[in-house]
Amino acid sequence: MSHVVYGCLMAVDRDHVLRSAAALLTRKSTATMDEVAKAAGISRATLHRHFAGRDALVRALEALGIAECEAALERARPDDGPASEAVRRLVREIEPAAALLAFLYTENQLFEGEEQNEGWARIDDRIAALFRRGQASGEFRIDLTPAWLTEALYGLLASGAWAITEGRVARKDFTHMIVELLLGGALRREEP
Amino acid sequence: MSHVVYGCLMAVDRDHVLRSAAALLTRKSTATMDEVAKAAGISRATLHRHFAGRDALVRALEALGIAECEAALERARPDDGPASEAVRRLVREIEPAAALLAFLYTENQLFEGEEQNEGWARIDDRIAALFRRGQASGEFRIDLTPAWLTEALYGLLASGAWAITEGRVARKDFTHMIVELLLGGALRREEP
DNA sequence: ACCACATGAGACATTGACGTCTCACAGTGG
DNA sequence: CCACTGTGAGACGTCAATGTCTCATGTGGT
Repeated sequence: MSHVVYGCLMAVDRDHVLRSAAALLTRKSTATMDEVAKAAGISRATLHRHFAGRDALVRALEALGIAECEAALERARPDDGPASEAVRRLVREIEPAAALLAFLYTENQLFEGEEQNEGWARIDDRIAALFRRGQASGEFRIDLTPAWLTEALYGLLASGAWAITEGRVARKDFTHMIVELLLGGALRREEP
Repeated sequence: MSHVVYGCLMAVDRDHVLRSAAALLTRKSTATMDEVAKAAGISRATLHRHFAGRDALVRALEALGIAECEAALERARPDDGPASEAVRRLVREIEPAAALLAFLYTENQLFEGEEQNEGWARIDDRIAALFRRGQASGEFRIDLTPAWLTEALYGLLASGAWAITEGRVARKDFTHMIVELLLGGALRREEP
């Protein structure tokens, strides 16, 4: 039985370590393994017992980010109702993971050559499909490609998360700012 | 006279080194000083004679980015005509520097604690003032703060530059994509 | 022809982070 | 009470990048 008990404790701790690592690396992307360990309240040795190395840690964070994205995508029901409302739900659901996303988004530029996790491709596809659905229904303009809208969504999520940590905008405005800019743009709409 | 000649050569070479360093670090932000030197066609020793160290190089790149931004801001005449046209001109003028901006934008997260170049504050102010002018004239909506619009512009520039290097969007669409999304948003406008 | 100076090549020490290892300690179950 | 296991602390060795140094070379100016 000890296997189960210890295994369970390991899992819990691993998740806790992952969360605090995400919280730290989000703020300081160059944090040392030492700092990551201290932030999690464990020793570097234990950290290495959970994650073979910094690379493995980042991969685990990537998996976490993908999982959170897919969970948010699930909750947002991107295929239900008007596409604009689906986008709004998606941004709202993905907000808690925005800082982690921002970290992974910049971190991906380092991998350049290497193959990137295929999980991102699936998420990209689902988000792009949402925009494509909005175009097909006539809600969204068609001169902005779904791929670009997806990319822009990532960029705005990252910018928003970073602007919040810098104190330049209020956290409570996160969803509104991103959704309104992404969908409505800066121009004042003429009242219909 | 030799001072002038050598000084001139130094300056020319320094600028050339700076440009190629920007081009390289834009693609691979973790490039070695060795790689930077090779990319510039000089030896590491000469690179160190131009820039005391990696830090100094990044600072110089930052200064270059600020200079290009201010030059673009100058050419865009942000105080002339409709604000939306000024934004369009600004994006068009700033496009060549977008990749460098993207590099510096992510690099700034590393400095976290340290003071950042006050040049960015000046540029931020001028761009925010442009958005504020658009709001005052009734062109832009007022529920998106100028600070957020400025931040979003940076984010979209970075996303656009990165999406282009990844081949996800065409370079010729850069200005259109960013301006149309930033100003008009993804929603289809009802014909006035 | 001579000299000054920038350059390239390479050796060298230093630094910081990483990964691995050992050992002592504490908590838990038998 | 004892065995087992996870943990913390720390001591290494490794490695890559950096910064500094010297020396030979070539080019341009006097």
